[in-house]
Amino acid sequence: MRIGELAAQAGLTRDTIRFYEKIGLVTGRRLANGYRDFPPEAVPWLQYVRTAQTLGFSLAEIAQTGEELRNAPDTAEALSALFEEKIKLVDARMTQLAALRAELDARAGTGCPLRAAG
Amino acid sequence: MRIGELAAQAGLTRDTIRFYEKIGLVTGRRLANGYRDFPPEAVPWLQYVRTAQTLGFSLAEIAQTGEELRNAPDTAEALSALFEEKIKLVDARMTQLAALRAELDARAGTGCPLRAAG
DNA sequence: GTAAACAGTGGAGTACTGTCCAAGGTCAAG
DNA sequence: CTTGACCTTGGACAGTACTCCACTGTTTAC
Repeated sequence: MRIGELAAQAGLTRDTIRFYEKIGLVTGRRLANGYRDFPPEAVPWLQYVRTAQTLGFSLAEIAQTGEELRNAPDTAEALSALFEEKIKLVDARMTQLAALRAELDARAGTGCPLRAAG
Repeated sequence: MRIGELAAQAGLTRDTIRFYEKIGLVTGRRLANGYRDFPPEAVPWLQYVRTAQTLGFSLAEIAQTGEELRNAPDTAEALSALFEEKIKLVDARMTQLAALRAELDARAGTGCPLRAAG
């Protein structure tokens, strides 16, 4: 798949994908004419990138996950361990969110401002 | 409270607080000598800022919340409505996180990689 | 009265995450 | 064989969120 099609399917611009390639977030081979050629799996990967990114993970962190996935010994256990680790991060973030929500909720009930905000 | 004490209590640097003041994220009056003077409420407010920020809200968004809080008619209902709105945002984010978690969880069980990541 | 610790300003610099542009190469259609 | 859509590179620019610096003024402690 060439860069334009990948961009369309992933909902990104070509420039963004070139930028992602530069920082190692996606990789692809080159055709004889110099054009980039991406595997179809790049589409769900970039969608995952988008999701993880909006949830507060930096591109560097996400790229590292990709790295680890590529380098992991190809056993189910190794991959599972990697995912468990990410799940812990997600759980921690959810806990934080729950705390914020509780704080907001308490104040919504009382009408108490965030102590004269700003 | 002067800037150094606020910085210490909020866990920020003086430069960061000056930057926050510049963008309207905190406000304070000035003493006769030109020093900034912050109210004690600035401490929990900055802690809230930190929390909201790690959850993916930009400083501009957070500053706007502060603005709205200051400008809201001083009724419990107005404040509650504002908090309810924030709670909806938080809930949406938690839903996304749960989806990501489920995806990771499913793959952790099968050992299936994120489709040849990177 | 002097040194240290604190405060002020303005401006430069950094890291991250893109976004845009110019100049040019490739390819398919008419 | 030209036109248009696609691709390449390199580099400039932008917005966010700081961070550091030099230089200067103020307050506190000895």
